[in-house]
Amino acid sequence: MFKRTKAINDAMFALSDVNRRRILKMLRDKPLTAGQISSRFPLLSRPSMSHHFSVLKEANLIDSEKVGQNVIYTINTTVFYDILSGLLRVYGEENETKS
Amino acid sequence: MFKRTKAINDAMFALSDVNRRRILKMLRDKPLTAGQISSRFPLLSRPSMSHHFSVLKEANLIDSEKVGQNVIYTINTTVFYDILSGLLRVYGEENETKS
DNA sequence: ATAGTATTTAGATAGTTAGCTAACTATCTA
DNA sequence: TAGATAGTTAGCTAACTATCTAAATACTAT
Repeated sequence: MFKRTKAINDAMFALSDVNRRRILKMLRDKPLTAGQISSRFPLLSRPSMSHHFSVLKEANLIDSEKVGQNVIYTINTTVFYDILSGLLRVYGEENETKS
Repeated sequence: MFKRTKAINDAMFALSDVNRRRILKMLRDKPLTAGQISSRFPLLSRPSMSHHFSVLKEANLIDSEKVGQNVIYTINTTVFYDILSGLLRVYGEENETKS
């Protein structure tokens, strides 16, 4: 399996959950700590949130940095273009080129 | 869960598999029968292919029509725009509006 | 050092997904 | 009608996912 293929698989899968999309949307505006994000999901436990963070991180949709006792998450938009190009490979009119 | 949310979830999930993306890409150019598609996946059984077709159909990414003993699949691009708008809701700079 | 806060890891459970083989339905042809 | 072809459904296993509670880790503050 090509690395790019796995990247697209992982990103698409991560995006197939509405809570993970909500997390990304929050981070779109500014970085937030795990606790700040989790507090906006009162129906989910902290470990479940942590799991979602790890799915997003594995898919390279977010980055993390530990600052003191907090973990600050930031959105990583570089894979966004991989997703778009993956979509265009499927839906676009151009033939795929091995660029 | 909103219907649009489920549509995006389903479409993203369907797109998280490279074989399903390959199917869509084949259908991008012209409709194909289940058998024509399956013959290009020699490593997968016909029932497995049928399963992938049903995932794609449930996600409204393809349509099907039975013609004689064949089932002809066509790509359905209408949900493509839902996917794009879902991505933009996450990544775009605009705030979401309940349109 | 001790206690408290933030977050993740571990382990359990329930549900889902991908793949297989075998069996079935539907259609066509002779 | 009988046989062949196309495709799906049923039933199964193995692997994965989501969620929880409880425990562990890491850091801060007293």
